[in-house]
Amino acid sequence: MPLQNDLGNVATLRSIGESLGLSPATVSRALNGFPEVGEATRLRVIEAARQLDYRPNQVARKLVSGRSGIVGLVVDKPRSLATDTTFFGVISELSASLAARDVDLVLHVSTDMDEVEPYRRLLAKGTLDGFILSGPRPDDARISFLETAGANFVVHGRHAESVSYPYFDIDNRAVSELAVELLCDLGHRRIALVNGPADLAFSADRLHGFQTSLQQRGRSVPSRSVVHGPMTEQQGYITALRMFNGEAGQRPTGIVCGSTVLAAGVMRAAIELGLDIPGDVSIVSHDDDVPQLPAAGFAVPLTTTWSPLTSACAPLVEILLARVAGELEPGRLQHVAGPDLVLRRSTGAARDKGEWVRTDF
Amino acid sequence: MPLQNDLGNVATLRSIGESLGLSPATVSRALNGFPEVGEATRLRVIEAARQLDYRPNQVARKLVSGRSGIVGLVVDKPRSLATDTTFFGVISELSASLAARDVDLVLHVSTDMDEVEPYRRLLAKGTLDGFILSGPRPDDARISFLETAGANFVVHGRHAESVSYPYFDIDNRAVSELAVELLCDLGHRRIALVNGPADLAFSADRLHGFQTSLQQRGRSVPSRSVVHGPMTEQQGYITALRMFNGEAGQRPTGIVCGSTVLAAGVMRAAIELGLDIPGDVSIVSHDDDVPQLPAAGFAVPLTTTWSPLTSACAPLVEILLARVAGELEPGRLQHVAGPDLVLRRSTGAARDKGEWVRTDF
DNA sequence: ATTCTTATCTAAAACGTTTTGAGTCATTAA
DNA sequence: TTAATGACTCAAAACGTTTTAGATAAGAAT
Repeated sequence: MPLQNDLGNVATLRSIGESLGLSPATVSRALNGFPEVGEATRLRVIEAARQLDYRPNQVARKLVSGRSGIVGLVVDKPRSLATDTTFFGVISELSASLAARDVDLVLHVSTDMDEVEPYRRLLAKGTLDGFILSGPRPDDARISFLETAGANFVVHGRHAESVSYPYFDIDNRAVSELAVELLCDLGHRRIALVNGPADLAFSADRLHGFQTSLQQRGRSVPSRSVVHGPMTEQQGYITALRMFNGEAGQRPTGIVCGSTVLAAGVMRAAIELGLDIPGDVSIVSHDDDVPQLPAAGFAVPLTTTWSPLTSACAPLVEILLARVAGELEPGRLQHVAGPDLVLRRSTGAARDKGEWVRTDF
Repeated sequence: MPLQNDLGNVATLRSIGESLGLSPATVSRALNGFPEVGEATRLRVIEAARQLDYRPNQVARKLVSGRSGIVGLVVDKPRSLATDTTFFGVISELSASLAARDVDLVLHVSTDMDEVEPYRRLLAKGTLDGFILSGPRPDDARISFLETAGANFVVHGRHAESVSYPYFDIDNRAVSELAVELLCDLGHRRIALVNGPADLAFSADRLHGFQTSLQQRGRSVPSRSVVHGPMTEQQGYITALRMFNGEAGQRPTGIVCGSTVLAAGVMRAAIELGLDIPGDVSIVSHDDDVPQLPAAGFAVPLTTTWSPLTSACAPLVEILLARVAGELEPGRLQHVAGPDLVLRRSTGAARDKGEWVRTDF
């Protein structure tokens, strides 16, 4: 017994057809803009559909056409708690982009240790058109599962330089390069990187860009000048404390941060130690635009490389839906966005222009 | 052309039936526990299904049975940004409770001015089994829409004392009563309420409980002793500042807060003004258990009425799914949970036991 | 007159499940 | 022996859509 809302029977293709003396097939084609239907009847059909407030039953449609108008997003609870700050903004933007195309979002929060299981489950249920993934890691089990399963998905980020799946990414090497170039131009020679988790692909890219552009400017990159860790204020704070704790010639004069949350901790440490920003230390951070922590609102307004996380949502949706619709040119489904540089007051000319005194930590 | 995952064909009722020499109908009944199927064949079927990793196609199921195994949650973006702190926890708990019963959650973040439109859209698509609502208001348009549309839904909270729809609520009057009783027992006579938004049903209940239990103890409730507003730290702070700003006999010695976020602001104000807690002012707050703001971690650990928001998720899911499954006894689908009282150090005996000096603000 | 187009439409199959109505077969009651 | 019961199973319909493979009719070309 269907517990549906069957007050005032729902219009179907058949009911419209009957009221017009047409077959369901013709009605379907008329509404979906197929060319084999006469203009006169098409207009009649459209008018009747409007009158009866016809809405195609998505379930029936999915059963035959394979498209449900629902996509899935699985977030990892332990991992996401750390990045909770951006979560709501991203979800909300994603939801808006999808709703604009009448697609819905199934959200699953996973506490599972097996990160693939949720995808397996959702895929097997057969209700979804595709998935949106984020935070890919090198050698990501979710991606290889979805690939071999032949599922549609789009990734926010890439887990390697050259991949075969559709993605939207920012140019993370360019992010580092932009920051490093700026600090080098300002005369800095001891530049450190407070990076994100080592196992995430974007961290590796940031690191790579950091190293190569420093080497291009003839700087050495001692291993201690790069620290990986979770993207928390706490982590930024203790990392910066440790960095400032060395001998004078070992202290960085420029710090590149992976996110504004990290930068907040770094700045707190600097201020606590009585360091002048940007006199003693310049800070530049990447900014994903988390509303709770605007870079302009820092004690010393923060110079950033800028690319809002939320601005990735619309392209991601577009790419995924194109893939679902059968758009096959893979080249058109891979986009890389370049970051902007926003100059604020946390960066300035280097006062101490010495090289790293020891590079053999 | 279905763009499905058809590598290594997905098991269907037919394919299982063929491999066993049975009809799809028998397989279906065997798996769904119908009594008309022999125990021997049932075991054979179950084993085969396990081997082939059979998962029922939810779309096909929905088409005939009217159940899709997907429920919807619509959150209001502007409204939710304020309560962002609890959002992730609630979503995550909801998702876990649903997944345990193999049901998925469609999340829609609404920026629409018309709060009913998202429900209308989702309902018309015909893919959902029901909805979970939260934050009902007196005269809530969403509820009346879903009621007249005959949709399944469950509400976290109630928009009136006695309603006809399934809900899970906490006893918000008891919340206030518990807090007021405690403060009265400690000898307080000037007790204020820093309440949530005036247009939400639970705020009205808290207010009601606050007023009646104070009157029962023979206290007057001057209008100025109750303030409504958004549940933010800022709001708590400025409200408390205003309250402490009056003449001595107008200052409350006990403050009841609607949430720990409000309480954080109230405590900040008290500390800033050099007031002793609980000597000069006792603070008791309701605690929804937001992980970012544990009541025990306050500068002065906070006495609270305690009922975790997340603990509402499992009952809500249970109620909704019972309703979807056709459970008809409405009485069994309405639950009210009582709050606990957790005593910490923010409450103590009143030093100043005077009544409100003026009640005609 | 016959065949080919072209334009328009229909009938029927398909998607995978649940459910209805109808069996089949053995066992028991008459 | 026949009928009735009970235990089990199956064929077919149904859900509402899309899509394939015709069907029909009119006009044009042969």
